[in-house]
Amino acid sequence: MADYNHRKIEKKWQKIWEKSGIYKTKEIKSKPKYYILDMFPYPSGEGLHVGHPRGYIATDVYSRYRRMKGFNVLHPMGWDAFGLPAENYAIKHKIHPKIAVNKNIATYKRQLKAIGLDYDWSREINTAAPNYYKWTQWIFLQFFKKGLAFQSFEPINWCPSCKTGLALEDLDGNLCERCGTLVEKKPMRQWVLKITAYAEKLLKDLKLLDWPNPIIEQQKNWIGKSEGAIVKFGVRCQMSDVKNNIEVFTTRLDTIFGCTYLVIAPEHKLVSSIIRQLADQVSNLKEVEKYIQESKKKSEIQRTDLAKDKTGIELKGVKAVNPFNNEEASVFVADYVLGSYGTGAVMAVPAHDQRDFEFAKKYNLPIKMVICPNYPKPICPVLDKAYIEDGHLVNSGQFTSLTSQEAREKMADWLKKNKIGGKTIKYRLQDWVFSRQRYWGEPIPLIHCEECGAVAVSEKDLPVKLPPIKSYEPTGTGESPLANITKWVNVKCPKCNGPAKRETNTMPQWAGSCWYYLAYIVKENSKFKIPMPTGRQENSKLLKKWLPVDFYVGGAEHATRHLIYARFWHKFLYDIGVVPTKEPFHKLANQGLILAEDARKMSKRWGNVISPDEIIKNYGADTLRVYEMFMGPFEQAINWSADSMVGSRRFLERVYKLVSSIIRQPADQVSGVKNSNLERLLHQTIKKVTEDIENFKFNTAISALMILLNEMEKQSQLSIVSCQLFLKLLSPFAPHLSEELWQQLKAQSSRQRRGSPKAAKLKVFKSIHEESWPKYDKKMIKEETYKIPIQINGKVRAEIEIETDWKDEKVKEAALANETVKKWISGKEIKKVIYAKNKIVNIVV
RNA sequence: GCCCGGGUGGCGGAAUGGUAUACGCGCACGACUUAAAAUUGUGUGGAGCAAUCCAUGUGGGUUCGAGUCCCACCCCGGGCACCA
Repeated sequence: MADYNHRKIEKKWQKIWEKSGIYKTKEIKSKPKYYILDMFPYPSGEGLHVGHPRGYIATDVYSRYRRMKGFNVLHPMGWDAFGLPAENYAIKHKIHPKIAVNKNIATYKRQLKAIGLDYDWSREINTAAPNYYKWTQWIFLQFFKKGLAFQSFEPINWCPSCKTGLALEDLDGNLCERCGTLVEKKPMRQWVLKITAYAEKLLKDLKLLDWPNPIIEQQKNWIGKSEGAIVKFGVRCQMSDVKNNIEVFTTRLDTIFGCTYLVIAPEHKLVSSIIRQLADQVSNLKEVEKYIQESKKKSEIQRTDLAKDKTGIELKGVKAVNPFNNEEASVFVADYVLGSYGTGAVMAVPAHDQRDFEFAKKYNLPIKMVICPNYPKPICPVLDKAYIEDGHLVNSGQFTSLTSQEAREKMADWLKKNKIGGKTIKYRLQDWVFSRQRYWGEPIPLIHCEECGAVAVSEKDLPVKLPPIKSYEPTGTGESPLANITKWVNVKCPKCNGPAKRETNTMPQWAGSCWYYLAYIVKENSKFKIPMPTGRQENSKLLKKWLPVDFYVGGAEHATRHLIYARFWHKFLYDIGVVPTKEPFHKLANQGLILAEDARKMSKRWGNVISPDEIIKNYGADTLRVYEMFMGPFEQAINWSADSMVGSRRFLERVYKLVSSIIRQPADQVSGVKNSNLERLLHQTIKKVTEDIENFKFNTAISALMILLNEMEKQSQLSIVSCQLFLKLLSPFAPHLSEELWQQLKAQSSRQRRGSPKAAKLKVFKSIHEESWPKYDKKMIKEETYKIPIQINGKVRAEIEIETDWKDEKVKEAALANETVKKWISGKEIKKVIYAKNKIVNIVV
């Protein structure tokens, strides 16, 4: 018998599938849609390793299953081609990024095709293609027009190695997420997207999503909503009253009577403004300025190190006035307060905040308790740490005796009435620093005019194409390399026709991935036949038809980057009427990492990378697919194991051998053999595999197929129908092998029906992947007899066989009549007999 | 510190509160072979001759019955973190 020749089979069917276009997205009216999407890759680096396709194989299995279930399936793939990884690769290898990226794309595509993935390649997109980024720019202009893209000069995080500004999301602690370099604060001109305007919606609408809990939690944390109050403290000096206010944000307004000093972040504008205005009143001005200089030099790590002593310096001569009791509080500048959060200034309540407590101890500041833990008993005045719980207010004027919760409400009302503050909500989320001083990104489509300021490029002039350039390496000056191309930079103002310059910053790598799932929908063949500025009818019709993405699969590392950004853009597009849904991705699953055999991440650095190419060559794409789905739970990280993989190969070889033996048998020997046990198992397996695929539990689905195969191998005779059902169940996992055997079986059964009129029809190619998914028969699944265990006092002692229709009493009688059971219960009193239907009997003695 | 996950054989793992260890890998022994590989059959949590006992990170609890539910703790992975 010929061996299972995976190379021949896989090549053959990949060719036929491509030629017959079975994976092209169909739009059959009677069928419901299903949009399943992978997070598209950056085509950088050295091609795929075996870890990358885990998610792709899963969506492939799922999309094949859905297609067989009768859905119009949209399952596209594309390339996130702009951005730092691609550009750094290009610089390292001294090739133009465009050439490098295209080369990498070709490699990726070849590798993905070799796995036999069912993508509709007619919808392939590339974020670095002008006809694509035209619409990325168009969306940016809509942000700009709505005032949600704005210019800012605040200090931002700057990576000295990547030579560009970064967003908060691009950091890993205080390191550049990309290259691991310590980032610096650098004041520079930048474009910012006002994602904070969507903070509340991004938070609230999480409940519309069917996403894994950890991702939801991470997003909640990232947005970091806290409800509190703003309080304006007056500023008073020795010489005179000043009109200045210090605004603080607090979540513990109830503790305000315990406020004994205020703290302002050193980088806060307020500090410089106070120093400027009150220079002659601050007696220790020089020391204050020195402290500010020093804290600027400190890295964020040094500043935010919890173990470190808190430092600060008093603004001597300046006092803040607590509006609730008119008491004076000292004012400190200290770097344990962050300029980027809240108002950049806090009221310090050492008795009820651990940080303030430590600071107060160090600088000998008064500690005043105003929350009583055991009201109405008197408070114990000696604290060894801050009392941070809620309680009842004491020493708090008219608010004394209220609970913390009541006090927060009433005090906020009082603030509002007196117009010195009130309730407010702050978010940890910061606006998205959206400009990069790099070459390989979408040019920001704006023009700077001396007269008119920043002006949008006219939509009809989009795309603003990235110009060819000699040196695409970053300049490090804070300008992108585009700034050197005077010919490209100097333009006329679209508004006044006067001399103007193009914006030379480019967009961050996340821009293109913010709307790519829309691009697949509106793209047909090699062009965007229907252009994006929606509102055009055909377009919104399509978006309405396919949105939202029903199922999105990708890495969990995108939780607070891509997945926040894309939701933000989608919500904005929803608000301006482009998309019909509030959320882009309904259901989400995250694949676990595949680690190398040494339990480290696969990396060229460790020399432990395994390429899918060699696996496919030596074992076959189907083996790779089955192994990756079988190796463990989909969402769990797992080590690659070459030893374990052979099990998947053996399984497929046994399938090949078994079905081939049926095919070779004379037709009359293989049909019509009935075996109720096998049929029952077959239907049970249909149920199990169907449910497991639905739940992304591929490992147990494959194990069920193995159990079925084990049983089928034991049969002396097998029906073609059984084999066909088995192949259908296997086909999403091992599409090539299933197709090969399916077509051979079909030819075999057509030989059986030779002469019948149906035979002619069979000549038309129909792939197993276009067949319908098997249904199970509930009646067939039911067992007629069960073996159930008998427990005595919760320990299994015997087993009896019962029939399904036995009454409870009969089962109990049978259990008690069992010889082994008799032995165990003899001489003991039977207190209770519990029977769980068709499961277990427990006798309590 | 806070918020998520997770701890089950030699290994990857399975198990709607109901026979813990399915399925696969590995291992042992047998068959085939001159031999080996491949294939194939049987066995395989631990202790014990056995009856039986002990095992799902640890300790308690609920229950006729707990890997699964509750409480406390330990360890591993991930996220956030001087966020006021």
